[in-house]
Amino acid sequence: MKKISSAPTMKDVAREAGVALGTVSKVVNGLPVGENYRIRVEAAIEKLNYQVNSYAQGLKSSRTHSIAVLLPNTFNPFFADLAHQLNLALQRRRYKMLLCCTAFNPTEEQEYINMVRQNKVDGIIGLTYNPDLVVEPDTPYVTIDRYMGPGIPCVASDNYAGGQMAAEKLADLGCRKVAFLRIGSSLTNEPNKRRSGFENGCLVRHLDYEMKILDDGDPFDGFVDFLKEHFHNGKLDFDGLFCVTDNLAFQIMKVLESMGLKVPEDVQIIGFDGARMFGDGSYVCSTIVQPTDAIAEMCVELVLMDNMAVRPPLVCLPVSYASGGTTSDVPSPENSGI
Amino acid sequence: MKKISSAPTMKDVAREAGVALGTVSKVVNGLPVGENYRIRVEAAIEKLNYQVNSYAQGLKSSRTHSIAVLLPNTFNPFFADLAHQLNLALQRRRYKMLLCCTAFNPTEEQEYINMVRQNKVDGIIGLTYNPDLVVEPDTPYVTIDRYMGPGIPCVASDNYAGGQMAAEKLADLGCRKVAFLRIGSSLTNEPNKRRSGFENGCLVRHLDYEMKILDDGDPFDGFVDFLKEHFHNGKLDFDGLFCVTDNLAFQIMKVLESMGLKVPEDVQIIGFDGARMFGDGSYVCSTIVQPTDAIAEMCVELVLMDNMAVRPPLVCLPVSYASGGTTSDVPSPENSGI
DNA sequence: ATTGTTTCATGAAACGATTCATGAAATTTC
DNA sequence: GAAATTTCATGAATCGTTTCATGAAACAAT
Repeated sequence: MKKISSAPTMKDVAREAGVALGTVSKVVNGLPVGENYRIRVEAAIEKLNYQVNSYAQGLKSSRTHSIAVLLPNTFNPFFADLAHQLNLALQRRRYKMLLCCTAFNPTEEQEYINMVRQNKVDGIIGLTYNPDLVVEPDTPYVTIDRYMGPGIPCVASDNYAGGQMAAEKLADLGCRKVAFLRIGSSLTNEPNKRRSGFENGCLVRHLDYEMKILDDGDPFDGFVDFLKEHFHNGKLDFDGLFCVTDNLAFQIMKVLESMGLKVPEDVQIIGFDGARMFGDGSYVCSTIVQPTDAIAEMCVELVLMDNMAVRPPLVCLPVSYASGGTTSDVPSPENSGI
Repeated sequence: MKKISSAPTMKDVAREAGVALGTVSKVVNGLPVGENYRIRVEAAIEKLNYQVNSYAQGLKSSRTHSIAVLLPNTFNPFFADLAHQLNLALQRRRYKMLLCCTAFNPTEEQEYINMVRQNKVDGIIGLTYNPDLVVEPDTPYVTIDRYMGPGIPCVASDNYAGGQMAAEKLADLGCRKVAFLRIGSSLTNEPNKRRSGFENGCLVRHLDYEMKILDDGDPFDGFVDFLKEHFHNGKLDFDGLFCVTDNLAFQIMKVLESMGLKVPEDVQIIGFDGARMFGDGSYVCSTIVQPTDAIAEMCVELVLMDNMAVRPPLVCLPVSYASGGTTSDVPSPENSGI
């Protein structure tokens, strides 16, 4: 690859403006400088089209103005949404985002974490699955959905409230016997609270409920079998299902369809995440919507916080309910697809 | 934010190994060095857990080992897929990816392009919409889907072949009268060839066809009106539709559904992109699949190419057909959603 | 044994920013 | 008006690499 033609340096600007090097540095960094000096320097910067060299800056200050974001992938609409919102929040603060897709791979996760120690980024925001990630305490690290111990803030939706909300919505929709379906990491993480919240909601609303819980890696057929066991004479024992993610809800809907059941006529389904197809504002299924914008904003706020001692250990942000096919009230992102 | 505790430097390694600074540099960079020297240096590196400082490296060499990727968003499954594949391709070469979401915004696009001149990245891979982006010729820049002139390679699917393939598939499926629906940027870009390819396919297979072409920003209702005009006595004039993207196909399917038409019984629909919901391997609709893995690989190959003079101006990669709901033969990405 | 050639470790200089001790100029004080 | 104080531009030193001119050591040729 070609080396980019040599750009003007601060020294060039200083010569052009007839001031000292340090003065240019101050102007560039917005530090107080005599008015007439500032004007001359700014003119010179303009004239030479000067841009700071971020390597040199980083070498001296150990700051890159960039944050690494660790996500499993960008396929899952929830992750895609997070990536987008984090990008926006970082951009607002003139930070760059390094997106790292870990594919749920613990080794990759650890490698990226180590990056921060090579001073390659100023901090990390990670949605990770490695149960024993090694993170230096008091490193600028913020997790999403996984509480890793004091000193490492965790930002999550209010998963418990979300679970409860799902139960209450099902009750509102007239359900009498419902089921909770879950598949995913067996790790202790915040989303696990969806179950407890749901159970509590069922108790409060006197809903009869069952659980079917699979672990990551278990064959999906576990759910199919479960549903078939509860399927008699063309009717399902349940009139409502709460799936732990929209992804699962989406797959379960396909199964139900293949069994000749109609959603939502025969059975209500509520997922979790707020996944929107093509980001066009219409939800894939009825869902508990995670506030990805607020999550992103909070993560960025925390990762850039100066006084790391005062960072809260766990932040839970409020969720909301949206029914399938409806459009969110947030303006949909620009969405030309070609 | 806290400054990371000072890490060992090359000088420390040199002292520890009892060799000169330059020798350490050579070992680190894999340049030829006496065997006994190499061993001592490697031992010292191991012992001190030395990591090169990438700022210092960048300052001297003007290389960051990072590439900026410009995409409108990560919502659209096609863009999400590209992001993922580019990340993989870059990772293989130990490059980092800076993902920049431009939201189709010309100003943002230009700003990111300017970044390369600040030496913030070693190159750019951009899927952009700004018709008059200013790119220094012979800058390590590679576009996706938009040919910007000689010296700036463009990587795209074989959109013409894809269009033709869509027509042929519709013919194979027994269609007699079809329509092409398009919305998107009015820019001259590679995807525009989908139309010509489709027309050609229709001619070859003696298919009767019509076109409905909207511009970006035009109200979507244009399509609804078009379909209604061609809807009489519960029947549509067309038995097949080719939509320029899966996104559009998805929306059109909703409209058809609301008109009481069934897909694919009453009307066949083929989209373009190969969008998969949740990346679970099953296609959202029948579609012409873009080879995102090959596109990503080619983009990375080209952007990192040493001799920029020999880069091809336009690379078209083969597409394939997949019918809706089917699963791709490529192993689906790991997909725990929680 | 002497000279010529090759090999290769050495370490100073450079990259371009930040920082800070220095002292000139401006301002205040008595 | 002189002395004390404050203000603030200056530019050398520094960060941790890469690069390259230098010359010592090893080897070859005569």
